[in-house]
Amino acid sequence: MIKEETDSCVHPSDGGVMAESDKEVELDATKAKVEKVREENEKLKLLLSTILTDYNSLQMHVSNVIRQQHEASMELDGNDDFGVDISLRLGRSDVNISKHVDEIDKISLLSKISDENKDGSDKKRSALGLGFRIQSCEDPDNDQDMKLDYRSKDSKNKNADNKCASSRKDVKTARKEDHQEVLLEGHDQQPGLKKTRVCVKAPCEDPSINDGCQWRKYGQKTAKANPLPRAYYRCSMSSTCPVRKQVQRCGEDDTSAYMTTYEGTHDHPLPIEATHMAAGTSAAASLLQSGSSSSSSLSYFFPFHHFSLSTTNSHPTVTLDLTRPNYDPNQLPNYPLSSSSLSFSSSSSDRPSPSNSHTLSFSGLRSQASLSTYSQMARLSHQTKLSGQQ
DNA sequence: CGACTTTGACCGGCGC
DNA sequence: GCGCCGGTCAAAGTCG
Repeated sequence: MIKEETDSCVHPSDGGVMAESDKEVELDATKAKVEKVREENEKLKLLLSTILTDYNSLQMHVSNVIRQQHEASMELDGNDDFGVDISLRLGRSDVNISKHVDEIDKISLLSKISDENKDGSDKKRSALGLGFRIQSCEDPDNDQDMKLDYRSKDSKNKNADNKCASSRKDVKTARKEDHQEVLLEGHDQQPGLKKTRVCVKAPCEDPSINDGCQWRKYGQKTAKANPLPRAYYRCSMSSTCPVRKQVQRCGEDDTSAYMTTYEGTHDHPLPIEATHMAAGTSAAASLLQSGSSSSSSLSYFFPFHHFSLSTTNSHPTVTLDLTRPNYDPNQLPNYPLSSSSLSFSSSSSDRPSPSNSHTLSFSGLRSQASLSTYSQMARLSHQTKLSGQQ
């Protein structure tokens, strides 16, 4: 756009007759325009950052509402089909831009409401993690107690580890007991079932999608069922965090999808860019815990993607397939949500991913946004650009 | 030098 | 009881 304007100012036929002062004036004008565009870009960045914050606040709120609805329905008649009302309102498999903008407006309104209880919401946000922590988030005091309780147990086990450091077997036993205590502590864990797992299948070139957390690799194995190696990571944001994830390539070529399996609950505050995935996976885990066959509430957290619920090998598992966008491309003709529009990078080293034709101008947010949030921001940004051109 | 990755060994669960 | 297999550990190596 600016380039065209600049080109239009050049008059080769003049043969360099144009006065030097005129050129300087036009150069200054162009610089001013560039500066103006830059300022607008900054404003857009700020706006998107605010929307992202509001969006995450709403997710916390919705998660709590879903759970409270479920508890209420269980108390009333034991009906297990929870969250139907909410998911009918919030779940979307077909995307319409105008509806989406309306939704964002609602999000802003609701986030203002949630800001009125900011003390509580901050605690809720900081306590959210993968798995079932959301179950304990309703009462901040309880949550606080549980966290303290967990840490005290952990420190006890650390002492036990120190005492028994001479025996590796004893250390392992102590860790196993700790694991079992955590399972028992989670009263919602069904007997006979292992921890809920959340699988995310994502198309990317790097096995570590930027999910907002820091991970440390502690092992790699080649499973018999799949000749491709499976890598094991644990959360390194807290030395006591029990969350682990497995990453395995789905295809032979390097550019194929990766399957990431999350297991466990973070025992520390998460960065804001990690809360969206955490909220979605928490909702998924809650669905599995409830035994509900309705997965429509998940479409709120992952509105553009396929997901499925299953129980394999005693592990209740939610599989989110980011390789299969769940939307009607005809409704979004100018901004396809393909893998090329998503940003993936190593969470440990934050290596930049290769740029592509769909790269947006707010790179600072781009590198931090979680998958679905990013795709929604992309839509908003595109619409903003379109309206700006008109 | 600390943080992280690699990799062979080890352990426990599970099926036969 | 035995062997297979997935998951974890920890020493050694690598990197910034």
